[in-house]
Amino acid sequence: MGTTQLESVPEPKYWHLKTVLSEALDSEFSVGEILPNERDLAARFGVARATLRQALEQLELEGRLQRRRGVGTTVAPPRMGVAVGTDQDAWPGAPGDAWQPADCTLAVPPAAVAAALETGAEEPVHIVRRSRVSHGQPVAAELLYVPAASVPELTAIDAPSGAPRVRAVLRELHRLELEGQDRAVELGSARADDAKELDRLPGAPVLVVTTRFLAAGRTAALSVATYRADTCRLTFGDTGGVEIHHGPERQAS
Amino acid sequence: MGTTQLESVPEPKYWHLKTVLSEALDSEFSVGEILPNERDLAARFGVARATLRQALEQLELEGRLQRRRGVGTTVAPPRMGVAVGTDQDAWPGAPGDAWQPADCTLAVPPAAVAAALETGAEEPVHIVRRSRVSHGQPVAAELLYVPAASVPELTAIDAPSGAPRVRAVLRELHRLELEGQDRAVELGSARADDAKELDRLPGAPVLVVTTRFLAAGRTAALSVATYRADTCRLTFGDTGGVEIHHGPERQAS
DNA sequence: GAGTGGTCTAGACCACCGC
DNA sequence: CGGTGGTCTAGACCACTCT
Repeated sequence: MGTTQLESVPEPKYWHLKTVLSEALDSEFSVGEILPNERDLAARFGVARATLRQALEQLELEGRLQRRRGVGTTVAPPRMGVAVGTDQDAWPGAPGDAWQPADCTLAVPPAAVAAALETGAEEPVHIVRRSRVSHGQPVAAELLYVPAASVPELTAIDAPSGAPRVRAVLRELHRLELEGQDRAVELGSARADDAKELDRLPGAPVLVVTTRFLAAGRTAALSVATYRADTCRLTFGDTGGVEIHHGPERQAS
Repeated sequence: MGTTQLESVPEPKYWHLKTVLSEALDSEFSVGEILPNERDLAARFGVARATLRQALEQLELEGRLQRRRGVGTTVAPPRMGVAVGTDQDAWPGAPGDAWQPADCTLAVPPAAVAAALETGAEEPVHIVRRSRVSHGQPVAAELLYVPAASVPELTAIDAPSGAPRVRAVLRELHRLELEGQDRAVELGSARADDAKELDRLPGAPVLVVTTRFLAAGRTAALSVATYRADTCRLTFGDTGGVEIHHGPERQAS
């Protein structure tokens, strides 16, 4: 990665810098390799550290880099494909899904969620927390809102707490027959609790997948799942999802 | 989910600022209203402009604000739902889809695209440009790669150029019977040309939807569509997509 | 303790928009 | 032209991780 001239600016410095770095990543670095630190890089390119950081932020957003405080900046592997809306991620509680139960509480949901569930604004619902791991890394955190009406057999004292209680709720929920589902994907930023679970800093970019499960003519449950946008490529549909990446990426020894 | 709590660890200023601003947007501003300029806002909150901007950037990423150089910062309307993978966005060229033809060239695609298409690395393909408009705003720009093998009847001199040529390619393509499709969604940043088409600055966050169309046992076409991440919520599935937003948003007169 | 990325400051100039 | 957001600088200190 030789020192390069950035001259006579038709385009912003950080943009040009990003291009130069991107090409250097393809040709001179291996996956997992550690880059020089930000102060050195900035000096090498003759820019202020803030400008260099702007370029690094973009590359991290695109999944090319991974930065960790106290450690350094490393070359990220290609994004992993994560299946959404297939066997691994269908009617919650189905056997063989990719989600791990965390805990479950009974509380009043945010107003917008209550509206989507068609429950009363002050009516408490079961709030299930689950997490999803893929290739040994946490990729998503989920809040699953289940109205009491969807699990009528469940009494408050039925299950203790934590994972067993999650399983009890899902077991009851799964007695309903799934009739259909709506799904939406949008960009968001990680709340503090999700960030912690995803091993990222608060505000990190996430893909928010909102799914409404329909059964018995009603909204039986609502899932709000936040996926790490830097490491995940969400795949839909029949067979597995397309993989498009940039250039020759090598593996670190 | 109220988090008004004493902190054992200090919260970054920009994060706190974002929360304050977010609440102010819900309670004191209407959609379309113009915020005070960045210098005034920074002074009002007693922070440097760069810090204030960090908070605004997050809010823009979440679709709460819209900023335009030379104009100002305005309160954004709720994200619009954009259907993906339904009648409006299925087999390209199907009647009644939501895409408008732009132009078409014959060129060698990027190596990664050639690999997905299973064509030779140096083999030129038809590259169709289309754009998608919703609610009067441009929401997506697409590059559709069509191998020559998928449109065998098309000769080079068949159609002149521009939109008519796009239609000719799609008409030929549509003679194949669609057998299935793979789809993937990931976060990206807008390239210079896409940014221009989407009326954003280069590097703006986008949702990249990659779709592989399967017909005759092959990959008949590959679509790479970049959607504005700030204004769009991609909806999938049966009926229309869930709408979850933050709080009481009012309409500007 | 040394070294990393994360936050923050107080300035400056530039590119764009509307009047 | 004046006002807006966008870029850039050269510092400083903090939070974290590793050794």
